[in-house]
Amino acid sequence: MPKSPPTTRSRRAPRSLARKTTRTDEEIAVQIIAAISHHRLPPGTKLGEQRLGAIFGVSRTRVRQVLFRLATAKVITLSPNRGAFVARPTLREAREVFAARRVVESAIVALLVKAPTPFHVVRLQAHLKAEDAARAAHDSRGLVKLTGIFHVRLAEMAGNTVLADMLQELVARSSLIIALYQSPSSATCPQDEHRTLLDAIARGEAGQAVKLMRQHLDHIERGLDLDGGAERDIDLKGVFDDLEANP
Amino acid sequence: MPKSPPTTRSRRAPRSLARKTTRTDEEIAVQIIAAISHHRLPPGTKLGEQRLGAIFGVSRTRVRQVLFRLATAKVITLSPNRGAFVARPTLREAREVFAARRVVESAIVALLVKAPTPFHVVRLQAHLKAEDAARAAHDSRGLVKLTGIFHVRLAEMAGNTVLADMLQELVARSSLIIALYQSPSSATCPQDEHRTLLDAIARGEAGQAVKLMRQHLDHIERGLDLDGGAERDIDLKGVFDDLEANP
DNA sequence: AGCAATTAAACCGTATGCAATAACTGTACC
DNA sequence: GGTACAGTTATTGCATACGGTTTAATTGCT
Repeated sequence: MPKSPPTTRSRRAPRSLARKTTRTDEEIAVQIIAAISHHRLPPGTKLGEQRLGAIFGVSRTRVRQVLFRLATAKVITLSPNRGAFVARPTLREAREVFAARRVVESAIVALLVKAPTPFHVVRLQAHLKAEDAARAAHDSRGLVKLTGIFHVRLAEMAGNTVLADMLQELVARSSLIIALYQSPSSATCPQDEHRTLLDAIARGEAGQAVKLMRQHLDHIERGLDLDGGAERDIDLKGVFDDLEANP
Repeated sequence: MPKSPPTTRSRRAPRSLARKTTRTDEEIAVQIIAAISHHRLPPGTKLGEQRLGAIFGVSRTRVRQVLFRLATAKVITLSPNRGAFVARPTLREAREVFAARRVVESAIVALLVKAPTPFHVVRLQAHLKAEDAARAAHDSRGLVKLTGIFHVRLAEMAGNTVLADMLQELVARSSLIIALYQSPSSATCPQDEHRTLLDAIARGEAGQAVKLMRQHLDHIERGLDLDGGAERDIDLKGVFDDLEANP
């Protein structure tokens, strides 16, 4: 028998030293996703392997890996022999993503209400304060990020890792969709809906909580609008330089 | 503007010639998944890159790509610097996968009942005949495959690609779980549940159809049992030679 | 000048090679 | 007899190199 096959533990966290000089795949992926979610890389932008490799100081091999990952998450599109492009989700796809979110997040809320978890409620309330702070500071970039994280946190606390992973992917796609289709006036997540939702969960009102979550997602989806997009071409280097400056 | 960024069409189907000599990534992935689902590769089996490359007649690079793909689908586990191993889903993970399936497939059935689709019903009935044939021929390997496909077909017909993709992944994981935890006596999908479910869908009885789907998944999950597994080590070459003979 | 065909450059897909890490065998020691 | 340690082997991670395709630029023709 070949020694002992691994259980679930991973051998060690590879985050000891060697930072800033050699980035890990995860970091590269996060930076690209952030640039996409923040409108810096509009849909359709070409993501050349060689160029990205030069930017991040790694070889095409590594870039290729993260591009594959992003493609499976539907954040970019791979065209054979042509390369990677920032995904251009159709309106239909947008509707489907939100429909899927309604399905998954309804279930998540239902699970969360069943399991009484006062500690989780406290953590979520702290998160809401962070959202308020971002809103007060007019940090719309940070706010978008935080509102997405709120939904992911709910999922993590529901006690089903499979559903949580699925939702994380859906939230990432939603970010891209919102960046594409948001009507300029509408805010990202309506003012107090997270708070009322959390209250319903804390009070253990299952039906009400699920209903609020559905309404919340409906509101987000209704805030979308269809338009063409800029279509100008992008200076990749500048995009990620900016990102270096503003963490 | 850099020419025109791609819409949704892919440039061409790369399945023209050059078969049997050079396998495509998809084919390699399918063969490995099949070998795992069919008990030929027990959980914990080491999947060496070089060895697989030699077996399929491709280089490590390609093998590496498909191993990454299988890892994102949670069919194998990647341990840094140690390699790829057939996933060893825990009992908890198994429960979570089936819970997720109940969530997703309930929604799928509800969608399917809403949209009246007589053509789809005909196709599904044809599929059920294929299942019956496999059952009659005691082709349990083919039957497992077909019963999985039935669920995927339902998802595809519901009109939500996002949900359908999610379910496809869940079904693949279920196959591995069933292979691991099935109690030797229990059949894979109870005799006529697919048919009664399809009848309810065809008659447009939404509540009944959803209920039947939930029960069906419960039955599958209840057919599972916890045991250690064989733990013997495996002759990879022989495994895939067999697979060559029995397509 | 406009358009088509041709040629050149850039890029993706894949294979190969090298360095780093982990597993294995053999040996010494308790 | 079992355990700890060191050398050896095998394998992964990554960068580089090469062939084929796509994209663009250039040239020639209408």
